[in-house]
Amino acid sequence: MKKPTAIRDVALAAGVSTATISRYMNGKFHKMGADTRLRIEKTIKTMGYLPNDVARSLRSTKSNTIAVILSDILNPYSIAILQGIEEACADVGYTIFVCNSNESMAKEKEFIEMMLAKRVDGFVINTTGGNDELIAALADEVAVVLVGRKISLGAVNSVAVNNVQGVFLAVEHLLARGCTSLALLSPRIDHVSPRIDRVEAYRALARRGKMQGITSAVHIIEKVAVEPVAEILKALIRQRRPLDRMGIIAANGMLSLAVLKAAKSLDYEIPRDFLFMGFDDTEWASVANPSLTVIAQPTYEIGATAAKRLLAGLGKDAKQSQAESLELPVKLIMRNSTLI
Amino acid sequence: MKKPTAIRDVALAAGVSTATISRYMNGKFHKMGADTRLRIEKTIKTMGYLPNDVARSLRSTKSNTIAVILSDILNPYSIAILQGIEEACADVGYTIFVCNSNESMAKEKEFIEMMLAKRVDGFVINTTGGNDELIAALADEVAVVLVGRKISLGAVNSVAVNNVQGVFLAVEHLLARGCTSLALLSPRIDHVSPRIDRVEAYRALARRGKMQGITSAVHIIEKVAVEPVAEILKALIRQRRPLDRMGIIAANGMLSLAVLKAAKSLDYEIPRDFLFMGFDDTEWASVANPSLTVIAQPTYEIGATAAKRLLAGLGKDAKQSQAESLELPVKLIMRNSTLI
DNA sequence: CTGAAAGCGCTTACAG
DNA sequence: CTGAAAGCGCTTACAG
Repeated sequence: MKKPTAIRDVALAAGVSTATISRYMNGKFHKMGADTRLRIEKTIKTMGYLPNDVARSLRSTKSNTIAVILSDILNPYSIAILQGIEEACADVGYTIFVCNSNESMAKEKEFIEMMLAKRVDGFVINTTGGNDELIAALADEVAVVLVGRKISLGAVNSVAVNNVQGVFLAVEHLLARGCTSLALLSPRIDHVSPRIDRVEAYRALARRGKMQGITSAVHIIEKVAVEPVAEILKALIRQRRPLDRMGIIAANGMLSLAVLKAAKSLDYEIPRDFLFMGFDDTEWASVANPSLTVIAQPTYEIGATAAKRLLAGLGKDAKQSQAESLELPVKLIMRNSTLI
Repeated sequence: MKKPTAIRDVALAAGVSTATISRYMNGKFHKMGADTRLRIEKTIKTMGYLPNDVARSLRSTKSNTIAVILSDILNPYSIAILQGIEEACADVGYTIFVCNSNESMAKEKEFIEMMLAKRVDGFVINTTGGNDELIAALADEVAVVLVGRKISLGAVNSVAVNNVQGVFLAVEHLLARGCTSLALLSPRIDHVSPRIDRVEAYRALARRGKMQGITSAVHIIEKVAVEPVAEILKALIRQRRPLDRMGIIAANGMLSLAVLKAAKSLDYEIPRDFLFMGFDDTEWASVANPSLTVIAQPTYEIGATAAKRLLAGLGKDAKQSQAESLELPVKLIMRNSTLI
């Protein structure tokens, strides 16, 4: 843990000023003596000099660092987004701080402040949905891109998914498979925008002509776990009319998994007892029993796109550039859970 | 993007010196006038002062930051470890940089240097296995804890898993299920320590009394994907003796998934055609078709334990404290893939 | 109980 | 082509 060699040490050893070393380190060779340049190169190599980024950041007010604040690091959906962000950042020499608010708005706020204190160059946030004002204000001061979840006020950049399209594809598919009774299962809405969007899109569809004569319901699952989901399933099965073919949609990946487990625990067979599909093409969807029909979201793309936008905007003044709200398309992947 | 308020602004506004503000920010209230203290508190609140951690780090040569270098961020195993690290760090106010070397030793080296330049307080590394010398040297300079994978030289802290026990449990289980023919499938060894350990443990077992009369093989999969795995499966099935009951073990989670998919593509039925089990209790193992018997590794624990050790060691001189090599126990979770 | 001053390791006008 | 010097925003002995 001895003190690392600093620019002054190198300057002394090479017989030049620290300014010259600094210029060398920053690639400003244009008007530099070839001899000094070579001498510096050697000195740096032999001394193993590694510039102190902390000092650099302090001087330049630029840290080449991005804060990523996830609302649930346990969710494969968040992780896929993270992967996209990581790769896009690494490609251009940016490093990411990863924080997990764990769906707590208080933690999210703390992390935002911590990251602000660390003087990150920008934020990518998958928000809990509980800090809209804070985030809107944040976006006035520093570059921010929201991923997956938007906020309801202010104009903040976001990259998300077309949820109306997703719900439309799901409903259309289940109707095409002959369903006469439909149910959408969603986790607690809280203030999470995609949940709001999906439920609203579903209800809008239910009011339309296509769903005439179809029994339709929305169930909000307070706690995503096997037991509560099993209760809902039992009720749904019980309420079924004699000749109904029932179709169930789970509004996210964690919930899909819970439905599969609950069905198994109740000895319901999918798709015999009900057709089933979910959102998110998680890793297990294709090997599940039965394999799961899903609305696939381009999660990696969401992250990569968001990071690229953030990085591209870093040069400019935050307020100059208009905030953009990007919606990526989803697609339906059909598997055995709706094959009957 | 206006300049944030600095300590001097606060000092001026509160009518004290920057030293006093600094003391306040660092909680050194012991001999501070209650009046000044209150005045400072108000000034800070109204001005919204947030100390610049970059400057703090420069002065204190302490960044409250940890580098996490993963060899494969796409692997759920790595992610589970990451979760453990994140939580342990967040608990004590540390923030993590996340890097993905993507199994490239060159990238791993670059990241180590980048993180060193950022003056992180410590490293948690899931190494590619190709930078043993570099990492051994690194550990002489700064706090390092290896996770999952060890290096072969030098004394570097590590938290991993008892692979001998894991292989033993797997083999014992398959023998108990009546297998008369066993095969271990492993990804390319490269220099990855758990792969070496598992293959060696398996071979050691094969030489012992218990496996007398049992056909036994090790197959190294050059590229983990469905097709190459399918080829191996076909060969294995072909070679089976008439009354053999075959058991296959996959040495990691990604490979298990490939085996399941390959078996499906070949219309082999597990466990009818062969009993199958894997390492890593991934999220999908319990819902897979068939559900998968596994050797579960405490991945989250590996990460959390490593981070806690790292953090605990930060105060001390790196060389003072003896390097420790911790091996966490694994356990067998039985499911349908070996139930016959 | 508080302040003046030095210094952490860089970068960058400014001057030559 | 290169250097002397100021300054980024803090912290911390030292002095009082």
